[in-house]
Amino acid sequence: MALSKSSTRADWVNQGQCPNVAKTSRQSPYLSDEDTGMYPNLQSARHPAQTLSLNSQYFPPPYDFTSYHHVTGVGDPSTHAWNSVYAPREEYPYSFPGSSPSAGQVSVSTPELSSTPTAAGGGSFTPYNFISGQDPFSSRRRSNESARPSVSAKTRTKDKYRVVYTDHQRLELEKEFQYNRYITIRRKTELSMALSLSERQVKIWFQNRRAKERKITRKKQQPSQQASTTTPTPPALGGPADTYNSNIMSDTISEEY
DNA sequence: TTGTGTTTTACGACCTCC
DNA sequence: GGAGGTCGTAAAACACAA
Repeated sequence: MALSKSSTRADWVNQGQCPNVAKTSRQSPYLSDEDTGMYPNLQSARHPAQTLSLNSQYFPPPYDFTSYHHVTGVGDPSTHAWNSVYAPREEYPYSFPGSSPSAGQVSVSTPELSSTPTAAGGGSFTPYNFISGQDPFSSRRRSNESARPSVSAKTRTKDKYRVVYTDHQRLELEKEFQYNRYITIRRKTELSMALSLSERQVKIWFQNRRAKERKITRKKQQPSQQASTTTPTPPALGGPADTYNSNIMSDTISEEY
């Protein structure tokens, strides 16, 4: 795995995926938060896409939950609290045990969800203290949940390779992702506490989620690129890399805020 | 039931920025 | 040097067809 790293670096450059290209995106997390945290002067160094994003209201794309098939019938964004996902962050209270058990939370509005026992332990935010089998998001995929060992602090460095996040955790993470592709330090802390995940888990989830989105974007672009190759259209400036970047850019702009 | 393909966590390598 | 970014990948978890 590590052996291919040097070559992939070159590929990044060739494809316009080099961190040099995307590097500024990393700065966005601290800019969307009113609390700029440890990077207060990053505003001037924003990625252009991020800058544009900030200046325009974010109209979240209709999220495709097909990949979250296991949520079927439970986490249907059209019938649940999805509408409140995009509330201003200041109005984005959490409703988890230990934080705010009050009703009307953004996270869950249905009875089944508002009774979410997630973060089992009632306020003890020790990571991994939830029990997936108790998650009300349990659905078809979770039908055998009782047979499954409870989700606990297991990583590949321990005795289990990875845990499976509860549907509730995923939904909340997804909500946050739809609100902002890059999580802020503050939000990361809040989410990690609310979902009983470690901040590292939240960070990695967002990384993986962005990767997933890029993957989907590439898939969508492939057919159009193939079509363009069949028709003699003028090459984009700078070739494929620029094409990719411009697509990514437009995608980023359209999808982030 | 089993084989296969896809998705989901988690990590390492490498990068930039502060 | 540490944080967090992308990318590729491993392996578990899952869906689904045969």
